[in-house]
Amino acid sequence: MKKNNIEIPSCTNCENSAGILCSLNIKEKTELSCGKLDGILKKGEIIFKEGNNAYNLFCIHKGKVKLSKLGKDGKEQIVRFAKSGDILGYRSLLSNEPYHGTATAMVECEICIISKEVFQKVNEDNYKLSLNLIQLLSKDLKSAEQHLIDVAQKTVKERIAEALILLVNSFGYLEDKITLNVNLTRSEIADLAGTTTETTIRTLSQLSSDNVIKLEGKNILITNFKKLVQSSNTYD
Amino acid sequence: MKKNNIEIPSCTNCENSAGILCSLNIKEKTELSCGKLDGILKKGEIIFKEGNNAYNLFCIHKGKVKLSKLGKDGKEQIVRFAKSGDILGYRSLLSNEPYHGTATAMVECEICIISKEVFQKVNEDNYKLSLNLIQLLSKDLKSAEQHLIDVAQKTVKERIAEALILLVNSFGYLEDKITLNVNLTRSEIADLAGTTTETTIRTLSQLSSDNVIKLEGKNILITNFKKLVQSSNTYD
DNA sequence: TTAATTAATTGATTTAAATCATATAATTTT
DNA sequence: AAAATTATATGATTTAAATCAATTAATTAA
Repeated sequence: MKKNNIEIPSCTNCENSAGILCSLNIKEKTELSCGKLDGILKKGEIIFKEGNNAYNLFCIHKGKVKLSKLGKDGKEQIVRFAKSGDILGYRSLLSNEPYHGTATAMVECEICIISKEVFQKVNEDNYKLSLNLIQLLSKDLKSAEQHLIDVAQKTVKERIAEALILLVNSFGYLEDKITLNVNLTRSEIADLAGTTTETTIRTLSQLSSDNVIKLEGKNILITNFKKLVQSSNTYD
Repeated sequence: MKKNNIEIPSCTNCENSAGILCSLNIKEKTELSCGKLDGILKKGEIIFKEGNNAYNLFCIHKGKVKLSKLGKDGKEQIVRFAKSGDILGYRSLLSNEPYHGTATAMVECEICIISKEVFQKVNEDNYKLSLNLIQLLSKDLKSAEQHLIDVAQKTVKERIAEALILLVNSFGYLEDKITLNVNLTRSEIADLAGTTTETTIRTLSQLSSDNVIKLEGKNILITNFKKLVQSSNTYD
């Protein structure tokens, strides 16, 4: 990761407010900030790789990240997304395991790097943080299980619709309240929905002719969210 | 759940040794045991149901349990198994959420029921336990993600092979070191592998003619584990 | 012990989606 | 600006697995 001379504030002054580390008090934030490194990554650069030893916690100060795992003959499966305020790598740090997946910057990202030791220390002294981490894991596990069922039981159209909903939930819209605030390639959407690029393209244009979405070059506009939810056959 | 007058010992004298609660000290185990209820369940009985409010932690003193979730039009997806010494329901308790799945006794089970309050108290006072829970969740999340990739990318044969491996890892063999120590119906194996009953039957007999397994009525004998792993196309 | 239910099996048919094959459009790189 | 690379698009074909259909075997209940 390139170490640019960017100006990311200390955790005590971080403008992100929704992240899991934001609940820490000033003393703990100061502790966490101590020795932290900042980095800037270009689109496509890798924060950590599946299987590598885990020495750091990464906190996304600004940006969008995809987490993926490699499957059969190298086919990528996107398992989750992360955005500003989210942390990455904590599972591996707390379980003393290699990173479970590969984290890739989807846009230019500003990342804070916190050492394993500092993170463990703060976590050890703060039951609230442990509980938050348990809840975060619990949430991730829940969606992984849901995703599993979806892939196992739903049609491609339903899964693509669901993938779009996940993107809305993860990254929201542009100012127009209708254009997805993230750009994935067709192939990445396929990797998320567990299908092929060609099928994704066909399915997206089908959703487009059904007036559920609108395709404008790289952008996907969600013109009828309700219909999108219906198309995904989701009931919770 | 029926409350039989069975004789499950206090946590301090529990003969299970591998469970996550076993690392607690005597004081904590006493605390945990305080007010705990014991129950015995017949095969097929439900410990808790997906969506129900979570008031208790369940510890399997003896038995085998499947955790499943409902998918499209009620189709069951088995997400995990639990056996003697394993705990169930902690995720929901710590996140204040309804149970994420349904836990069903696969054989007659002896279960200890610990109240949410007692469990939370013990957890709050014991960083080690929290950390163990984080690691447990982390492990479950890892396998859920792997399972997701498998279902998305592997063939039915590979998935069935993998399902059998999971059964071996979860429940082991009978004394003969070759017969699977658990009996699922073909339809349950299908629910685990994410396929249909018919395809499961066909695939099992295929594995049988390949001399990977042997089918003896309800029993499945793993005659060539190495070949089974190969059939599953797993590489880790 | 027979009847009824549930589970396992096997065959025939259909179908959703993958694969293969090109073509065109859009980025990047030179 | 041209060349090269990468992404998108569409059509034709194949295929793995689901579905449909019917039979047999094994449990469970009456």
